[in-house]
Amino acid sequence: MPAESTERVPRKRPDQTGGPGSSQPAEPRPHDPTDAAAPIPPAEDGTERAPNPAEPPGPTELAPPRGTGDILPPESWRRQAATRLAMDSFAIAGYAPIETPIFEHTEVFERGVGAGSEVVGKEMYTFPDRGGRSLTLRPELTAPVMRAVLGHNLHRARLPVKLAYAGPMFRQERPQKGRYRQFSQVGIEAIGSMSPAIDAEVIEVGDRYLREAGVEPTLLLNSIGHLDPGCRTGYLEHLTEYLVANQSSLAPVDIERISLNPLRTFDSKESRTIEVMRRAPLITDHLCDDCRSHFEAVQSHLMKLEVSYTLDPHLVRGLDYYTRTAFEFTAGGLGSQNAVGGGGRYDGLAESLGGQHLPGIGFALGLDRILLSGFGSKDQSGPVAAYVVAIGTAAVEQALAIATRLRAAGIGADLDFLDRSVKGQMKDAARSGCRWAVIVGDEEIARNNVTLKDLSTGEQETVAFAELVSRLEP
RNA sequence: GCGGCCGUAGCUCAGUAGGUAGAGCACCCGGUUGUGGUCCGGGAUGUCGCCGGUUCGAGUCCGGUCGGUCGCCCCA
Repeated sequence: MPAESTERVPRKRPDQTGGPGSSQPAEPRPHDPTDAAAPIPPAEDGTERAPNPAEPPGPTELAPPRGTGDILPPESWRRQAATRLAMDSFAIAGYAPIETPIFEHTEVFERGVGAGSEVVGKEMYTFPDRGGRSLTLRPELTAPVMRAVLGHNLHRARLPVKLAYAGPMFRQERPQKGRYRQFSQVGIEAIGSMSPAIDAEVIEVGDRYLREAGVEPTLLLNSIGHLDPGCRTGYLEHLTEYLVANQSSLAPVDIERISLNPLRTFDSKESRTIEVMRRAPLITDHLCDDCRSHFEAVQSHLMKLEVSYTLDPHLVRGLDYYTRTAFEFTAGGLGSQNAVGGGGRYDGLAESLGGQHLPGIGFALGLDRILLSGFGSKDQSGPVAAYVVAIGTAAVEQALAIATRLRAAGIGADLDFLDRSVKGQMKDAARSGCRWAVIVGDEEIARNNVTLKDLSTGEQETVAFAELVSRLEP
């Protein structure tokens, strides 16, 4: 639970190779593109130039790109456990795993997520492929999942289509605590039902997983209606009128939002705006009858499920496709971010993607944030159980075979590969985190047994080789 | 995209008024020719992120650059 240990590994850049300080300028550097044979042409306009002669890009750059990181052990065990726990607890509610491509046609996001959103507007990793098509590294997964459902006619088979996913997403923002350019999400989507009961199920599944994971989430809930003059569309007019009338009291950034996306003024952190928004008309007071009763039904289901929530009429979400139910899970330990995840209903998404009307609801949780927010695991994956210590030529020749036999019986085993002394092997065994040292030498081989040492207590016993597996079984 | 702070050994960090680098932990060897984690003795380690400037001399001052980190915007 020490949140500190969840950090991705800081990237250092060991740029030793061929620095100008290098006393042998002619020293061969096999893959160095800046090698003498191909001098860098000078820039035409002296402005932006030769990055840094001391740090040529390429093989000498051992640091991953900004905002990405290598997940090393032991942190990698925690992540894997968190992901496994998520997929298991989604599966138990009937959500089957789905995998979609890491990149999609850019239109999937432009049309699905919405061109007006921040995500599509300025955070996407978009690039042309060799055929000139515009592709984008996925910034979220709801739109791709809907694309896949429509593309494979999954909704023709059984409704609702219940799917779960886990994997990396990409957004080009300035990294900070809990926010990376490549980050991981786990989530579910329930497609094809308008029932408020499924809204409650989805929310409960997310809430339960977070609690099982050791995160203590706060659930914020709201309904943002649907696009209809009698509902959100009409409300937006009221809101805009109100904002315009109070324009002089708003912060400059928020004045711009009036025309772009008036709902977002509720997200403002400017104290003057917050004061104004306190008296602003609320979406929940302007819902149409259908949306209102849907919202009430969702709440009554949640109460029956004993999922506690806080109504937040100011909660709006960043992606354009949301309708009706909107929710967010927040938690501590996340620095300046406090959202571990969020989701909502998206009844218009399928049509935006060119399909038929197909309602849906889902959520995405930030795995990195779950880890930061105190993910604790009972999962014992990690070091293997036994380390084979070999003494003498005969044993050394057999060590790998002995470890292999243990493994075949389901017992994790490791051994020395550096010709270490007995002492060195014992040390390595301790360092590996194994509980048992299985010591084999000439004496043991002669008597067909092994010396088994419990590294946690230091106690030692002799065990017949035939009994070893059953002795080590948990 | 914008702003603050930071960049010295594998790790955490110290470095005094500019005078050619240090601690703890980790690591290696030995005390124990078949036994780790304790103890004792010994040992190795850095082009002080990079480029350039000031200076007789720069880890230390100045500029640039790259990177990290935290925050803003926004979001997971």
